[in-house]
Amino acid sequence: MKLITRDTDYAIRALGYIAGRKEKIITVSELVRVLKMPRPFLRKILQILHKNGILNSYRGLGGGFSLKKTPKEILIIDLIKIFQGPLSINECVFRKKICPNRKTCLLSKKINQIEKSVYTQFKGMSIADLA
Amino acid sequence: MKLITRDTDYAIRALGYIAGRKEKIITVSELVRVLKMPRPFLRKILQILHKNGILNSYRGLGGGFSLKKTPKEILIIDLIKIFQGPLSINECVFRKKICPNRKTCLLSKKINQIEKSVYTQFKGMSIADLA
DNA sequence: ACTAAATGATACCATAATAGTATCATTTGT
DNA sequence: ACAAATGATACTATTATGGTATCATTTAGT
Repeated sequence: MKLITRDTDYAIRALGYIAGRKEKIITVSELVRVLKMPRPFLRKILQILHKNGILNSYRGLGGGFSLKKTPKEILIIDLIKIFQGPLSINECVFRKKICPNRKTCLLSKKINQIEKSVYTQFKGMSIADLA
Repeated sequence: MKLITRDTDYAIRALGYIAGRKEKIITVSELVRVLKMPRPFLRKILQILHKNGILNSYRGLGGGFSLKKTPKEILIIDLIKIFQGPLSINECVFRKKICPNRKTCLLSKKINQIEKSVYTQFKGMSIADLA
């Protein structure tokens, strides 16, 4: 069971690096050189971050990416949502038609609490916590 | 992101049902009838629970499965471990050779805390909580 | 205008995990 | 002997993960 997948992890580290650089615009080449990530995969990740309003992008020579928000505003939970979808245990536990008995719902209530606690904790973490 | 997979979920519900029945030995047929799970899949799950010391099994006519431990002793965290392996975030965050900078390790420390809290909470839940 | 350096868009691919199915062997009560 | 049960094991289909590959477009500098 893992809470964070590779793409989320790469995103966190790339954003952390960009946040720590004085220069505003960082190229994929620099990120690949420093962070040793596979270039096409990282490019895809950065494009997704751009589409989701986390990064600005600048095309052409001298282009690259810059943060669109302050590091403090970029929450880990948002990155998890972008790359891994919303938090959710197992829908089967919740769908009442399939699982109608009260006893199991008691369980689902508890699991729900755990989910919320994970959510809250990830919400309290941002890219700024890396600096 | 999901914390519990289908097999773990089925296991929890099957064990919950067995725990709630007066009769000690329950057949797969009864579980399939009541819980509406795919028979061969459930059979595989119960066999795994047997191999892992959660269930007794009785072969032949009149056979079936019974709990080997009290409901209180069967922890959700153990079932998660059996079907989903040990809890672990993303090894990449932890492998220091690949990710050597201190900043990211600060993040991993925080994520580690979240992992532990999930672990602790699941540890506090057992099959008895369904009864 | 040309070129090199950058991202945008999109399609493709390989591997592993998930969620099962299928079959035959073995045991056991009647 | 037979039917009802699990044991063992191999197979399969679908989805998620972790990428690769290609071509189009933009832009700075010459």
